Order: sequence, then structure tokens, then C-alpha cells
Amino acid sequence: MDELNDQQVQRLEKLDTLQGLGVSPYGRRYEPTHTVAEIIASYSSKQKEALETHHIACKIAGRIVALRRFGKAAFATLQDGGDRLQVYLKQDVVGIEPYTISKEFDLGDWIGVEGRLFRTKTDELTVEVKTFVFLAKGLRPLPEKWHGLTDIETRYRQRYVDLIANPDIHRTFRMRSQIVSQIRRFLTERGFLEVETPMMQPIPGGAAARPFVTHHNTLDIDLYLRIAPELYLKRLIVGGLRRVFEINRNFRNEGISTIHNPEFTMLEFYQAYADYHDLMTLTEELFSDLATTVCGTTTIDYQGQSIDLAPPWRRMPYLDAVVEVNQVDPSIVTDLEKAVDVAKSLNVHIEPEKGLIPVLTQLFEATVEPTLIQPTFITDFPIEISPLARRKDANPALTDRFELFVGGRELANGFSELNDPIDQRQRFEGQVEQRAAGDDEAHYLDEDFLRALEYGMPPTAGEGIGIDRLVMLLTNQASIRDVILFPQLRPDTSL
RNA sequence: GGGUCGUUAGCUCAGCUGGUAGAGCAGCUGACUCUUAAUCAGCGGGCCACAGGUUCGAUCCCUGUACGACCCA
Repeated sequence: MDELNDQQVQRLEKLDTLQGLGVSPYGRRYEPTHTVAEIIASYSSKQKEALETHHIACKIAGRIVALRRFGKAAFATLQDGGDRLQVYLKQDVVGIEPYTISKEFDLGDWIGVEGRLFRTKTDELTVEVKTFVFLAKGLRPLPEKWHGLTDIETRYRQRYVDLIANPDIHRTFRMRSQIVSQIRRFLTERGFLEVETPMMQPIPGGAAARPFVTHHNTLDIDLYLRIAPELYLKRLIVGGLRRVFEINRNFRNEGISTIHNPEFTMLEFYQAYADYHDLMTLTEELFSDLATTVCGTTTIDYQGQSIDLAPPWRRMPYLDAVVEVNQVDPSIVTDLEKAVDVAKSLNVHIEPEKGLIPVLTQLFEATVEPTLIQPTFITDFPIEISPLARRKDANPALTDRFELFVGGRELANGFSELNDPIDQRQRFEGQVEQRAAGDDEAHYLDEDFLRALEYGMPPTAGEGIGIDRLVMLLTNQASIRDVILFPQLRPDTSL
């Protein structure tokens, strides 16, 4: 523990003072009649006179975040769930003894107050306190009232302080909750069943990523935190659950950035008898529904750019996009040398020894992705980077797959599922070779998943949507850490 | 992994060419019964992230470490 600073010492002394006065600084059950949000919703339009005649009694609880004393009277601002309301203490009203006790109030204390609503001279809605009680004494000083807490590291490490000092961020996390609820409603209404599949998997599958490893002692086996639920959800389709979805955490053992957190929330959903075109349409509906519900409009601002989420969205095949955006000869998509030349001329860092498709992928990421500001479906990904997707009938080198980009970022990935167990086995075997060749993100062969496919999986389309990035978009946040309450950081060495 | 920047009072930040630390808010004492960044008077508060080095002398220059941010891979 840190050494106590002077303010902590003073607060501990106040704790003693209160106990000496027979006042418990830590309260018990308290039953407010209103939240501050409810008071504001119900009475912010009520005029001074109406409040005087109707004598509205209320009992509220909150944290003292501002305090202005005047000798025998005082104003305090209580914060409750990110909303603030002023309360007024007057010695004449609360009585001399209680008023003396109230002199021990500090910024940061939780109190409950009971009184009547009125408006001050300056017309501010205020509770005139008749009685009050300490709910919890704060033993540490709060950040400054004007600038709040701006130190990013402290904001993430001590999110509780961030929530106290910067009540605006309550809004972001409330919106996050609304988004997730609305997704559940949207999918449930369309006949999707919410399911939960293993987070701890013996074979981590469904994505190209490095997993976290853990160990089960009794079984004495290593297990992997899942990198995707995909293979389990498809097993459910095999079992006859026609439409399923899961919203839950995935874990990927890779770097941390403004768009990557090692654990992140993913929506995956699977619809039997559908194809990837159906899912693109469904995604357009979902996003415009969410924007309307949560933001009130389909035209949203993201980091200074206006983004129109109203359908329909642009659709463009992957390889065409690389050619078009860079305005280069279409032969680059079949000719490694030409692709390498183009990448070099554009100053794109590539690894030619990995082959044509990786070079094109690096070219795509560097040159195409940043241009995809308005919602765009990139379709028809090469089979090499789509080991779980169905081949295109017209071109078996490509797949019936799309990725959705908005604001220059990948938000969703969907495809018609590969349901041919023999083709799937070959694809897995290709992945195993790549792993042997040193690609530690290559997929593992999952024998039980193949067995499931051998029982027969109906034609199915499946999609994953990164919830954190979606929330970033709809709440206009630049960093994934601002939409995750406790983002991953290195351990605090000062504790 | 590489580069750049940052770390000074509880919080937000200054700190000159190297001469041993400042402000505002918060806190404490006093005044004040409608303030809202309340006001007025007075007072206290620092391992200058950490460890080395250079120097008569280091918050400042150099090296390393820790943590963070951004960019690149």
C-alpha cells in the first residue's frame, strides 16, 4: 500500500470524529424513492411555483462530487449513476446537531438524503434536505472537479475513478449494453436461439490466431481459451438447431492496440439453408436497426467522418478491390512477381516468400482497408485464407464469403459454410502443413468437427461480428480500450 | 519487436542555459443561511517514476529499467 498522503490522514481522522459523534460512516440498506435520473426525467420541466405548491418529497442516494459551504448552509452535488442533482442543507431545516455532523462531509462520500424538491434563485432543481445519512465515507481524495481525471493509464487501471470523475463515460457503457440487448432482441425475433458453447477447448478452432493455454488439473490436460466458437456452433447446426447465435468472449494471444484487446466480445450466428448473400442483407438490417435504436439515426459521425449506415451498402470482390483502388494491372492477382513489384512501388511492406495470396492480403490491408470508410462488403475471398468457407460454384479458387468494413476497419466476417466433409478435411490438412511449415496461426485439424460434418450439415451461412469494434463505431470512440471497462494492461508495478 | 513522446503535490499542469520546486483545483483553519469552477483571509502538502553515470552541483544532460500513449512492423 502507498504511504498515506495528508488528505487520507485527514479523512481517517474524520472517520474517528464521526464515530465519536455516534454516527456510523458506513450505512446499511437504503431505499431511495427515486434515482437522480428519474427525478430529472420527471421534474426538470416543472416550474418553481408548481414545485412549491405540490411539495414533492423524495429520497435519493449518491456520491458527493461537489460541495459549497456557507457557514450555516451548504450546497452539495450528488452523483448517482452518472447523473447529478444538487442538494441544499440548511441548519434551520436539518437541525443544529445534524448540521454539525454534515461538516464532516468530504468529496467522494456516499450519502442518502430525504427532503423536498424546489428550485433555487437561479432556478436549479434542488433537494432541500430534511434528513441525511452517511452511506459510505470516502477515504481517498477525488480527482479535480474541472479537468477531471485525464491520465489515460489511471483511467483504465482505476476505471472506478474514471466513472466517478468523468460521468460522460457512463453513457458509452450504457450504449454498449443497449447495443448488445438490441442484438439479442433482433436475432431472437428472427428465430435465432441463443446458446453457449465451450470457452475452454481441447482444440482451438474457427479462426487463424494464437490461443492462450491453460491446464485442467483433474483431467490433467491442456485446454485452450477459445479463439472462436465457430466449430461448436456448426456442430449445433448439424444437430438440427436451425438458427443459433452466441455473444461471448474470444481470446487471442496477440498484440494489444487501439483495435485489439486479448479478450474481446464476438457475436457469431448461423442460419441453416441460407447463404452469404442472405447474411449481407441481414447485416445491413441489423446495423441500421442498431444505429436507429441506439443513436437515433443511420447517419453517424465517427471521428470526424460522416458514415451512412442506411442500406444498401457497396459490395466489391476482394481481388477487384485490390486492383481498382491501386489502379493497377489485373494480372497482379495471378502473378506473384507483378504483385511484388506493385507492392514495392507503393511502398507496402510484404513477405514475397510466403506466396501470392499473402502478398495480395498485405496489399489489401495496406491500400484498400483504409479507404473503406462507408460500409462496404468485400466479397469472394481466396480459398487459401478461407479454410472454412464454401467454394464459389463459378470459381473454386474463391469462396462465398464477405467481410464488412466500416470506418476503414473490419467489423464482420461471414460466409456460406463449407459443409462437404471431404473438402473440409483437405483444407484442414493444408492448414496442418502450413503449421508444420512454421505458421503458428494455421488452423488445427479437428477430427470431431469432421465427424460431425460427416453426419451431414445442411447448407448454412454463418457470420461473426466484433462487438467491441461495433460499439466503437456507434459510440464514436477511437480506442477499443474506451469501450471495454477493464482493458488489458501490464500489472500495476506501483501496488 | 522498432521508433517517437510522456511520467513533477490527491488531481490538472508550469518549471528558462544545470544552481536543489511552483500554480490552479482539492485539503486544513477562520468568516459567510440561494451557491454552482462560490467568495475572502491565512496555512500545510514533493523519493521530481526507478537505478546508475557525468558534474562542485542534476527535475533538467547521458545510459539503463518500469509503466503508458501514438506510429510502424
